[in-house]
Amino acid sequence: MSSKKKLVLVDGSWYLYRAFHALPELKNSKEFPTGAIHGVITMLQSLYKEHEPDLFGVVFDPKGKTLRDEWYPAYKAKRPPMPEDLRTQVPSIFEIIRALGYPLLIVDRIEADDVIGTLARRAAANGIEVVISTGDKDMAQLVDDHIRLVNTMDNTVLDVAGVIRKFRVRPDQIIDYLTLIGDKVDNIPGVEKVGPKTAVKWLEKYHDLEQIIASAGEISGKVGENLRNSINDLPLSKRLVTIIDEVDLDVEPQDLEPHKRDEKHLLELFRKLEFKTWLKQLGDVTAGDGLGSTIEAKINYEMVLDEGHLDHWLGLLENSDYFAFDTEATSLNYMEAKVVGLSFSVEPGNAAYVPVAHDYPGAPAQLDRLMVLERLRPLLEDPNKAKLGHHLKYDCNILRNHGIELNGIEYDTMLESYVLNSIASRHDLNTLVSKHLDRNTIRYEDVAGKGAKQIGFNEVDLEQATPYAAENAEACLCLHRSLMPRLQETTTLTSIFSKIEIPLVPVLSRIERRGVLIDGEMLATQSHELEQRLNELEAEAHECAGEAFNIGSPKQIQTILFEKQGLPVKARTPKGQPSTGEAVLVELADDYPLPKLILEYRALSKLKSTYTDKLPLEISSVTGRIHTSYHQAVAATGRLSSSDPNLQNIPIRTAEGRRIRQAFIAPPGRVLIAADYSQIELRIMAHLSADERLVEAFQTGIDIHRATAAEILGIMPSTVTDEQRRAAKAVNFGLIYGMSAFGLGRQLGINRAAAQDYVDLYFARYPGVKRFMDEIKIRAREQGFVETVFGRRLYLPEINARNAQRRQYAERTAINAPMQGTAADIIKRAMITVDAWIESEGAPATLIMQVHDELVFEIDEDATAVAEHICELMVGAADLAVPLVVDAGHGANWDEAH
DNA sequence: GTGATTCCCTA
DNA sequence: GTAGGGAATCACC
Repeated sequence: MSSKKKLVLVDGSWYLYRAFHALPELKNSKEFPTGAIHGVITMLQSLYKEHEPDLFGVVFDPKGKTLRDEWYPAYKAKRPPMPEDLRTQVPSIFEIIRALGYPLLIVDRIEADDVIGTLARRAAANGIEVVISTGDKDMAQLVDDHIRLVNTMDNTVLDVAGVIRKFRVRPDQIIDYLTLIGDKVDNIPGVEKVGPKTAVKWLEKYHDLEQIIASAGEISGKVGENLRNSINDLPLSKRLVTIIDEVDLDVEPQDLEPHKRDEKHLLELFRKLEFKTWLKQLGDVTAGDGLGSTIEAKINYEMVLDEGHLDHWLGLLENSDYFAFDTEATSLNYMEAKVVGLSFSVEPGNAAYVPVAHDYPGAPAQLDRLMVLERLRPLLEDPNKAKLGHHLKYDCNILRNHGIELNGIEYDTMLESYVLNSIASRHDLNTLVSKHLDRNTIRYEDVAGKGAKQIGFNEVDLEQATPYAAENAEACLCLHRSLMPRLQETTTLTSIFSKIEIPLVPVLSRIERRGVLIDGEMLATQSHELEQRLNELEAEAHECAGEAFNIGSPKQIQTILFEKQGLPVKARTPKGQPSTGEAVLVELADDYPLPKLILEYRALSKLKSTYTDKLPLEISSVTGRIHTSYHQAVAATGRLSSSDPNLQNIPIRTAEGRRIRQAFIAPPGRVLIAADYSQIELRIMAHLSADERLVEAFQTGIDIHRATAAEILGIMPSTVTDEQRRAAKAVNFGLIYGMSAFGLGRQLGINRAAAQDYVDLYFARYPGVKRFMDEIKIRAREQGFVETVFGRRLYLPEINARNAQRRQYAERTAINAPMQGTAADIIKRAMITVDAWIESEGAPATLIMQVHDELVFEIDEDATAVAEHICELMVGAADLAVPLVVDAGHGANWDEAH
């Protein structure tokens, strides 16, 4: 541990705008906006907690003119004034920061950047470690061995190496770099047509601005001319972008010691603003459910080792409206794991852990597992006894290994978090507790270690296991009490949660545990055949290249193709290397032999490594079948995802690939049914846009791509050629993905203008679709999120981003998410209904897979009539302005069922 | 071992 | 142009 003092400086003005634009708008009951206050304070507190600095300063820009305005009247003249809804929040933010005891700095006529620069340099000179929290790239010029930047939004850290990685220039070159590029928004001129790429190129060659100017004569082309024309402006630009690190301040870094928070003042402020959670944390009894004093004060985690103690807790569980519980088990593999212990909580601060199978040497005697589970069985299986947990699908699966069917799954904090905010990067308990409850929990790694040294929970010492496990149940309970009220503020979100996500949990559990039957022998044979073909291809490729190389390494392929053989570079990777991707190789394959060999090698080796080699290894020794995991809180749009193995990306497009599907088989006496929604996303587009022609096309039931081709070309559907239909299909897909003429052109292999013509024609014929796309973008901008037909939300923090690329990406998501998300809602509803029907009727069918718009069932071979009813239930899963259509087929294997 | 990069499989 | 998972390679710890 270094004994160096640490100073954290916060770019408060950046926080302000970031919180205002990136976070959903909040208002208290008096319609006073509070989103930015909440956001800024949250960000500050988590920053403070993470760094625990010795010195801390929060710096804001002053009101009114600054030094730079005096030098250059046009400076920042294009910046719009601060939005009214943000301006009104600023005084409260200042007040809370002061009450929290954080030193607040606003210096007349001096911008925050300059205050930060000055303090940072002085601190660094005094041997203090400096961290600046900002997202402003201009600050990169301050970075040195003692000063680094952190961006709290994405948690990136920029030290010297980080700056070089991100900008491709050293921190001491950043000023010159910014000078050359200029800044349109702030009216800093720069050199016309010079962006990051050119600036980096020049700085690499000439090292600094002075030498670039000195060599301006030798730079050719339009940019050279622009440079020569700008030479007179550059000194001013440079002065404007340079952070002044020696302004007069009446404060020194050493003065920035945080002081004690003024809890009385905070209480007052939080009451006024109605920040209930924070009030509770301050121990305010008027805030809510009478929690009273702080939680930390009376935490009680009990280890249950005798039957009397267990009886006591069973009584508590029986007498509660609902209880939180958590299962500790031997493994993450839900088919193999056995229960090691269970923990319970019915009120904050109190929890118990009942160990039943800790078996390390010297472990205390524990209650018998079978006995404990039998005592719990009536409670766990009772559908009317409400249960709360975190990721209960796992607990449900584990308990099933002991013959217990978990019923009454009512609340799940992982799903509560997911429905509230599907774009949060993680929904694990530790992350959520520290995010929402301002407390930290023991992590699994803390008690069981990590990596190769990790031990099973059965080997964890009870003295460590008890607080960990008990806390899991107790923290889950507290989290639920914080999240559920927020969910209940919005009826559509409550409905997504309790009508879709929660009922889906037992359905997914059944699908996972049932598994899929795979013909391992068939895959082994295919692996063997692929192996031989791959060896041949590799030998041919080496011969063709004239040397041996690793055909699996894109880097080596790049060297051989573009350096040794001098083939033309068609595209580059985001990092600037010549791409060896499929599209490039396809193009080159017409004229050269090697790319063609590599393409075939890649296609076959993908099949082998990902599928024919891997899938047989996933066959469970317990059931002889494959058991995937479906993740319910991963995809931002509401879709499921699948892993270990992923059964949602099994090949279908090529004949070779389809052979893998032939190994997905039905057991003797049964067949597979594949039922998929036809064009579900386009149908949803028709519903959402209410476009007359699109709705009519689906109502008459004609081939939609043919209809689109006929519409945009103004011809009869019967005269549409295959090529015209293919183009129309690409347009329809583009539509779903938030279409740009650029992307469409690339897909169709035509130029951008021609692609734009298609787009224009399309929108002329389907004006409702155009209107929908424009309106959804506006709504996204206004409310910060988009919704599915059923009200599932997807937040788009970057919909108002300054950076055009990020903003446009958010706009495409705004268009795509309602369609993709509604489709996800619909198939989830169908899964719940179909499962309920099968379970209640005892129908001879089992749901075994979901692939986004397709459900796969195993059914008795003499019962194909149930397939019809299944399709009816799927069709009835939503009532849209256009009919839903389900295509179903059956066969001995998955390939045949299509 | 871990993480970034590149490529490729699905809807 | 949307949403995912995963393999292989390679640089780094």
